[in-house]
Amino acid sequence: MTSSRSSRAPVRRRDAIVTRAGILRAARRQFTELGYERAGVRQIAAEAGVTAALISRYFGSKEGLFVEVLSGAFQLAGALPLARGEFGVALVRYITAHERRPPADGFDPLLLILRSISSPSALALLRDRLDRRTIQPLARWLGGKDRGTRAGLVVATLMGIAILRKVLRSSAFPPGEAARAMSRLAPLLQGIADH
Amino acid sequence: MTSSRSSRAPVRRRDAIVTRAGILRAARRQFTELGYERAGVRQIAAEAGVTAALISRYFGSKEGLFVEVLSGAFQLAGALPLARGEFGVALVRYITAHERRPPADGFDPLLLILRSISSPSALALLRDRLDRRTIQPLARWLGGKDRGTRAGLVVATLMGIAILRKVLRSSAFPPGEAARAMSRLAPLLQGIADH
DNA sequence: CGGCCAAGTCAACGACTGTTTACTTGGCCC
DNA sequence: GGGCCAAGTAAACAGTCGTTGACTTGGCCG
Repeated sequence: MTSSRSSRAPVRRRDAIVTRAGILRAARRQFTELGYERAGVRQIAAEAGVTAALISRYFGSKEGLFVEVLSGAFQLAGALPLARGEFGVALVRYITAHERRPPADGFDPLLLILRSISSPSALALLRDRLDRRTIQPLARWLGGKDRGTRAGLVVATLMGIAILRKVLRSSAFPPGEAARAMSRLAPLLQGIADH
Repeated sequence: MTSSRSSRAPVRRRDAIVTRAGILRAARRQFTELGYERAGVRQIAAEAGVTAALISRYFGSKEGLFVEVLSGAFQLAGALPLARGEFGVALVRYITAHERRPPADGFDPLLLILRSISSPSALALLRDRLDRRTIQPLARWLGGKDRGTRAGLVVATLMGIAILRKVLRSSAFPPGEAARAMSRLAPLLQGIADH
């Protein structure tokens, strides 16, 4: 409290940095829940407690806001296991952990992708991010023959599972019996990783 | 030519049945290419050479048109191989064959699903169709333990591959090297099917 | 305390959406 | 060949969308 402007918290009601962060947080949540197209700038701004005009001011456009949301995602590679032999179980454990206690801010890059692929402008951004930040690092980590193809197969499998379970909510994966699907998924992923 | 109205083709310019079929054909193509939301009734009608009002008249609503499009899809089970031991290679062969010569009318149920899952009204229809017409028949065909889960895994894998290859066009699956991905996909699917 | 600039709001724009109503026109039957 | 009903069109409705300009207001500095 050496250089604070006052001994009591200022509680500035007009703080561009705080407001910007609030918009970003609302955007992450709504892009995840609704996808790029259905998430409207007015709804996002309302959730952040401001007006839609501020989005254009701070992020240039809705697409600019989307880019900024994407920039803080796709660090799947950071959650990789250390031991290559435990790739499958580690990945499944990561999924179930994220499922038991979903991220508090409602942000989920995988769902965001799946619900935004119908938008052409979002598509190019998503492809670039996913390739560069997830698939290529994963391919390097996997190593071996056809590493790129195998990394793609891993990501494809995870996406397919997410579509059927979380988006479509197919009856093939009842929420109560996630363990059964996961116990079959783990060796599948391990088999792809092993070569 | 016993009961034809004339020896020469009548070329009726106003034929409700033909017009309806034309709308349906345009809708199949555009729902596949753009997804449920981005395919507009005006564009669909224009491609069929009519006005958007006819869609409301013939199909009740845009959603009614979508239902009708869905009713003629999802017969994957009909393309299943006879021998269970050739499940993987047969499925991969089916995929590559469809890829080499795509259906002339531009209709592809898998792409239609992937590009329509962001729409809530389309979602319920898609889940029902996919579960009843594809996953459940496949589970019955597979048989054995956890047949439902395994059928779901097969469909999930196919969807994930389709997303990365056809929708996102990820660099992990370059179009020229489809054979490499397919040769890895076949044993993967076979492994799920075998139990 | 007064001024001033950033922070934020308000209202409107033009384009697009699916749907409905009133209207015109084409083709078959008598 | 004339009438009549179905087939199809045109136009408008009530929304929503992202974006922009002019306007107001809050909070810090001198």
